[in-house]
Amino acid sequence: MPLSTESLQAINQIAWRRHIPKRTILQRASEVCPYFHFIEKGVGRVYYYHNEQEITAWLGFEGQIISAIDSFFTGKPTDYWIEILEDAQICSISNADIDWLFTHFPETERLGRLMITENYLRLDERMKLFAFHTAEQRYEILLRQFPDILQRVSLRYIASYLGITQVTLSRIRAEFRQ
Amino acid sequence: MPLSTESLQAINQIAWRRHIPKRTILQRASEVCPYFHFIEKGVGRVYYYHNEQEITAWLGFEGQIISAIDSFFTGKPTDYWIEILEDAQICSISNADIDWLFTHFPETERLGRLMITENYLRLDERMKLFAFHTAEQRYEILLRQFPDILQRVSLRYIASYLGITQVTLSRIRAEFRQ
DNA sequence: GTGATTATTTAACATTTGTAAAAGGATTGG
DNA sequence: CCAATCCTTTTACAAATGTTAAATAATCAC
Repeated sequence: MPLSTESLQAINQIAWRRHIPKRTILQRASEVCPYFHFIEKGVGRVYYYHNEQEITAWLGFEGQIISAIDSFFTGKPTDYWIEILEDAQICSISNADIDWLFTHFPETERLGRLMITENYLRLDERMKLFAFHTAEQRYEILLRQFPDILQRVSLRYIASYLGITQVTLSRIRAEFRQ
Repeated sequence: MPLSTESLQAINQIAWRRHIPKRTILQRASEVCPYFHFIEKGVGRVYYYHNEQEITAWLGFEGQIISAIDSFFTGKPTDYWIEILEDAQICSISNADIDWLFTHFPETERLGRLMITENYLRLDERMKLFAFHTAEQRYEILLRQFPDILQRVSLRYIASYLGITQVTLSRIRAEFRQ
């Protein structure tokens, strides 16, 4: 989406680009998440705790946004943790700066709406995936969507992202090898 | 969220309010959905077909939005059908009018963003529900969220919305009665 | 390199959920 | 009111997935 020079300059001023080593915790649960993060390079995962177990809610790759999106929009403390899995290049913009940007450059508000919409549609897809596909089908689809995911994300996170146990994922993979 | 008089007038001009009898199909799959619908009264369900089976993807009650949201935002034909389950009062706004509204009244673009955000968060909740709750827990949570749902929506739609078969729902309900 | 730690697979068994078919119940149109 | 239809429950059995524990395999810190 094309933006005016003024808007682009404004974005450049408020964006915060930096290198982040792997295993960094970008966001802790029970804190407010004042940023959304755009992944220029690397992989991150969003997870939460359910019965003392880590559940991976989201995996973010290059070109995608990763954020504790519940908190980012509501201003309440998040349930989510964010961890960087691979050395990454991240570009972050704070909530306050976003508000300022949207107010002063209305065309960017539209961009914001489009970005949320895109995320919404991906979540909608994910929802459909869960409602009526078997664990095996979900695994196949994930591999097609992110062919290099096996090299980049450990299997227990993948299992969790697929909503299954690691044992079930192992069984599915054993099937695959034959 | 407060809006200026001008924005409110504009919304009143483009909004289309009407009464819709139950069993009306509000939206057919493979057509573009040029509207989003705000439910003032009544219940609607959004569904799609998967292996010749109807899958209920969403239930909308008073005060909520119901729409083939994939199509509304992408402009492509939708996968979803929308059916009104109870005599309803619906307020609809077309895509074209929304664009016009957002362009001429920037503050409404923000409202639009907030509405998508709210939907996004509800979908996020629903996703968590599916990833790590049993069918029984999902049923309990749904009843707490919409206490009168049993009087208003038939069990096969509820089962489908919960991502389970009607048989499983029956079993869960039989457990409950003891 | 080596021992310790972490990740993945395998096995045996339990539980949940699905499938198909039949039997009751409720609702609807004439 | 009755027959037809649709909705819900029940039953018996099959398939998918979870749980726990142990066995390998891979990785990490020293």
